[in-house]
Amino acid sequence: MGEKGKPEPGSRNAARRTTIYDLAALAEASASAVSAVLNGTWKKRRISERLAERILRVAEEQGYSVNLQASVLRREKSNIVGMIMPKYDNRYFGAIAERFEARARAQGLFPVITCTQRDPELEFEAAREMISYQVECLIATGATDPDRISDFCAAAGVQAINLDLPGGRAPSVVSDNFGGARDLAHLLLERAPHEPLLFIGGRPSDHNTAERIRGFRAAHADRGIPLPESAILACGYAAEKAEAALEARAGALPRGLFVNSTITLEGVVRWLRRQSPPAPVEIGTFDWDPFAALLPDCVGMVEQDVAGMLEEVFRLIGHAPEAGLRIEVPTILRRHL
Amino acid sequence: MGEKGKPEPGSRNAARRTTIYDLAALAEASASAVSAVLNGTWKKRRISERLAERILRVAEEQGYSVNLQASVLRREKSNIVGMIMPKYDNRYFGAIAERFEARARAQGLFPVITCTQRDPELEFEAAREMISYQVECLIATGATDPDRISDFCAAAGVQAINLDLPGGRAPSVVSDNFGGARDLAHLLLERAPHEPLLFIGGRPSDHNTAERIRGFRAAHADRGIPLPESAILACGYAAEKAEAALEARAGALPRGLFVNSTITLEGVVRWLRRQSPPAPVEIGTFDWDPFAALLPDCVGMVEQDVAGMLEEVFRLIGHAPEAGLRIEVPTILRRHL
DNA sequence: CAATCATGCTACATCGATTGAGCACGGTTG
DNA sequence: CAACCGTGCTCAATCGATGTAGCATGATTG
Repeated sequence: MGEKGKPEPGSRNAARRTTIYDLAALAEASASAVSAVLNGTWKKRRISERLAERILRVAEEQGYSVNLQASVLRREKSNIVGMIMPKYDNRYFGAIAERFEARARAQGLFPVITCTQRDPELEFEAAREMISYQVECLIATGATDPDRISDFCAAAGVQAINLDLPGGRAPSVVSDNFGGARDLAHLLLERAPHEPLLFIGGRPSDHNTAERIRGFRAAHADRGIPLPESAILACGYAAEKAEAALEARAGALPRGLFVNSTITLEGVVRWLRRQSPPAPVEIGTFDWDPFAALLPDCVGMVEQDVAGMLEEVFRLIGHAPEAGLRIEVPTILRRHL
Repeated sequence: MGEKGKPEPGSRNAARRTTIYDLAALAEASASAVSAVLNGTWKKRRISERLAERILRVAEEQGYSVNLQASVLRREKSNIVGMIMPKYDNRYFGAIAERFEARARAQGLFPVITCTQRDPELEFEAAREMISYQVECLIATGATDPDRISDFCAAAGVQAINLDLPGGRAPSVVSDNFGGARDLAHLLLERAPHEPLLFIGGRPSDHNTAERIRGFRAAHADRGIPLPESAILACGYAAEKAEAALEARAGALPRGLFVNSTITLEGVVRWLRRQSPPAPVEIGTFDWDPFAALLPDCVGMVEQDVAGMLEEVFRLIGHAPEAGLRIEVPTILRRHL
């Protein structure tokens, strides 16, 4: 009766988990019947209501749960969607992770996220591992080298999507960095007209920073305010780098500061705290954080539309759009006071 | 030659991934040899250097990566460690997630985290799913019902560990909430002696809140300061609840505020911003956040020792300690200014 | 020279779930 | 009564990797 020489069911060998063969023996049915009942295909497979109930009862009693490794191996469909993410240490990435999981679950997919510390090697290893787990689709968020991951996925026949940072070899969903930055710069310029702002943080080689600088310039151009080269301090994202850059800067600080990320903002505020007399500034930051929003000088933040971006990502999953596709999602300007 | 009637290797059927059988055909070797070479057991299995190199070259060329479903199924060992986490939206949980992943990888385990939105049903479903993926060990962080998860794991023969919030049915690693709260209360009392503080946030039924209240009381007792019942406003964690509780409170605000979480702090600061004239307060908060630390009134925060806690968790993995074990890890008091 | 041993490799059963093929049985139909 | 159909179920192959058992071959020993 399909016992296959395994230890007697019920012997409760702590090392071995209950399988459909154990349930089959207990319910006096075949493993096929058990499988069909437990995965919901039993009506189609013409199993009687009576047997189905018996099997379900036994499964319940034994606290059975499928071995998904076996199931996935056989079905050749994992329903796993993977995401690679640089860090979990800010609200933006945290929100992406939460939303991604919720959205995946809502359509019956199993989300797996892993964080790669902005380390290109770890990023690649993580991608390889996800592919080994047979993910249906791999989403690379803020990857340092998205194209390498896209190519690797392509070779394995796995769909890849870039989020936040675009790439050329897979479809990308990104914020409208240009528009968001222009709006934020306008907000600051409204409050201190005629004087150019200071842009601080990020790397000019980075796509997102480049787009934000473009938006920053556009806002000044819209208002006919000439922008000296010294108004752009793309000194890296790290808080310490921002502090050092401000320390090294010559001349008076302009009233309006455009800060390129919340992590940069940490350095900016720490530096400002040390000045006496305090510099009268108004700060706008790209990205949103609830506590940063409560800082007295902080007059506005750009919140990225995480829900909207993930909606686009999930629209793409399973639909193999062309690699060059780039979807830009508008950002949300939050004014304080 | 072991082709098993599969489609010709090299036919590049996009739908089918390369397997060891394909590699075996290409390298003119057996699937066993390929497997042994790729998983590193080839020396023990007396495969020649020459064949090993040939196989590795072919594998490289084909961009092969193992099917871990098949591998795990056969080995009956997944090397997956699972973690269930309520949210990703604050620094504490973010740090736990990052550290957990780094620590797991460091010892060759594959970390899988899933966030369950403090929803008991989702928590349980997530645990079931992790067990279906054959995790070696499941860590429940801040679970609403840790014992239910522990029992379920026990039935499946999977090790369970509680983190942050203790349970009775599995070993638990938690912060020393009592000690941390007492130290933070002392810090506030040093600065405004003789007057009792106000405790705000959390639920008294919650283990961590109860311990922190105990520490809060102890600090007052240490200094012989009598504590009225009204000094404890355990109104829930949410920011809105804190705002409402402060609004409803009668009498002048004491100088020292003991805030039970960063999310509660958000509400407290928003309420304070609305008062005029501004209330002269000094705030200490349990949990740490870099921007909250920059708020002008914030004189101290308790940082939980995430690295230390995870060190303890990983010490327990694979060592099946008694279910009642509770490990308390000291917290770190951060004074500002 | 026969017996023994080391070396280098392969055949095949196995992990647990899934699923196409097909068996047995009772009821209809022409 | 034979041919046919529907119902309820089981058999056995399969997914890809692993590892035990074992087969050749050539070298070494008594």
